[in-house]
Amino acid sequence: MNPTITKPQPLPHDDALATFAATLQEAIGAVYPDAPQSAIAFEAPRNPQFGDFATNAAFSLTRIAKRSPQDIASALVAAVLERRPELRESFAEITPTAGFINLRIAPAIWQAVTARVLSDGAKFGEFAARNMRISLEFGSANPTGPLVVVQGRTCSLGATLANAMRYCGYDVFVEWIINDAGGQLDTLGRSLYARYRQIFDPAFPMPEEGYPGDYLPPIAQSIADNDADRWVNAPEDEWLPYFSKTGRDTLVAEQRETVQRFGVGYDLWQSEKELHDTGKIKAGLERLKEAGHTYEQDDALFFKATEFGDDKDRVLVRRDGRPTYFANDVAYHYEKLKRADKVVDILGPDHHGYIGRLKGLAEALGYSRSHLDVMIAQQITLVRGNEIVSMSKRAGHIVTLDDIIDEVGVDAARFFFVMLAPESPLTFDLELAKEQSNENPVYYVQYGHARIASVFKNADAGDVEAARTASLEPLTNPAEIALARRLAELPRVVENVVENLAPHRLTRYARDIATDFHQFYHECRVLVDDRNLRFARLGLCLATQTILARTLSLMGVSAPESM
RNA sequence: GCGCUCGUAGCUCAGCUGGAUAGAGCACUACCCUCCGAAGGUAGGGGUCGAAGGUUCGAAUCCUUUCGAGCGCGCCA
Repeated sequence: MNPTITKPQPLPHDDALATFAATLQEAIGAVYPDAPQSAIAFEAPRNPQFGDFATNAAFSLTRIAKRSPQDIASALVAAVLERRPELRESFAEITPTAGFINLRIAPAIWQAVTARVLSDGAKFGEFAARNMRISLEFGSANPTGPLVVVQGRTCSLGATLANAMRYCGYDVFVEWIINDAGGQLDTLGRSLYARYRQIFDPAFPMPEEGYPGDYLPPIAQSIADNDADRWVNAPEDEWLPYFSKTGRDTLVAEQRETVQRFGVGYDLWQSEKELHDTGKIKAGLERLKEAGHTYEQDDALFFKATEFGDDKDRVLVRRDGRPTYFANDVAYHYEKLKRADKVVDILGPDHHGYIGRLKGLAEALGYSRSHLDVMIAQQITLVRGNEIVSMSKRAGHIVTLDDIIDEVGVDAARFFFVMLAPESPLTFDLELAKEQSNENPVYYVQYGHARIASVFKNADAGDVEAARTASLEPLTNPAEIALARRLAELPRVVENVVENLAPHRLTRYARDIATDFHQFYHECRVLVDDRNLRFARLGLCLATQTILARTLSLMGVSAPESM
């Protein structure tokens, strides 16, 4: 994703930083008139002793100022405070250290952010609509079998990303492409037909390269239940279309069920065959032809992919007139590029070599390369403890996404599949995923949420209600401030997830919230006698619960009241 | 051979587009429940960020080279 200029609703600490940045700009202009104007950037220091935010503005002035960064930083801090002494109210510390200017936000500001969480609820931090349409495609599979583990990962990543994009104000359109246009539909039809014939004659052979999985016999059986033996003696040109279509329709329906069960929603299930039937494939090819990016050779139509960085030209239409898989992609991406400001594909590990070709394609179709982003989800190794779970398709014992959900549940599966950076290969430990212990990160996070709910059960109902609007001024303990500060990060974290196509950062954030909460819980008793303090802490708990639940909901993971 | 991705603690991995003493979980060691859920918290040991150069105030991060691992390179989909 390209960084975009839209900002979330500014929060109190954003305002404080903006004021500081503006004042710092003025100070730089006054002290070093020759300095080039450049934006003041803040980052969170790794080490909390340096404060909440730091800017390295002094470093870029060393050349002009001909002084050490530390001297420059000191001079700038003095100048800033002279211009706007009231900044001391927003910042507990403004300290030049080793050339950095370190800032610590005042507790009152964090209290104000927490109050905002309480008033905004689940909508906290959401960006205003930015009138930008994103087409997001993921999961897409051949309609020739059940969804498998890799779709679990692409769907988890994709759905999380879609949620994050919506949070950031994008108009997201989620699509699935059904690969029902190629020769695999014939194979499916023949395999299903063989299963059907086997009902009447167990010795009937499966076709070479057929699909051996145990998901076809039930479909064959239902055909036999409806039609009895009417297809046994039918000619191939009658039974093949019927068995292909029936298999395809049934399997797509099952895939949709699985995806829905997994908590992933789609706006469009696009049939590739339909793109053919409605002339879209042709339109895409025409576009490339008109732009002069094709040529004919050996009676086949080629795309000049080498002109766009690919290592060889690619066939679009075969000698026999049938379009290739890539031609379908040309058409479909042309469609998507036309109707979206941004197109993002999440593909499986076997599509590595494809990414450059697709970007080149976008360019050839008259769009910029950055109009299209491709995210590759690396492969998954299924493991049960120390034992590798075989997923050999050839041997017929495939592990389906439904199997995984049955075994570990939706929450653990969704969390584990997004936990790692997409480009990192994932080892999915089924035993760990269903283990209800401290080794399991899902439970650690959910436990935090349940623990808060438990505090509320022990509190007077009236207190919890009153806490929604109570003064948060009593929150001054470092653990309380650290937690409040963490809650304030949500908008930035989600924005970062979208801009870097990095959904896994959400899981880390969820763990960070849980950690900060557990520390707070250990440090500060919530239900104390002091009424004001009790209300304030209940308010902090409410805010934490809100942010934790929201973060989990972005990932499609539930936030249980008890467990 | 060409291309993509990855090499960070014993293991599994983060590292926010170049920042300060490289982090987390697990495992290991030692602690913490008369009190809101111990599915929790605290402390400790453990690293030449695969290697070598380069860019600059500053590199795990960017560039080049190199070693190692995985994957992809059909008129299959």
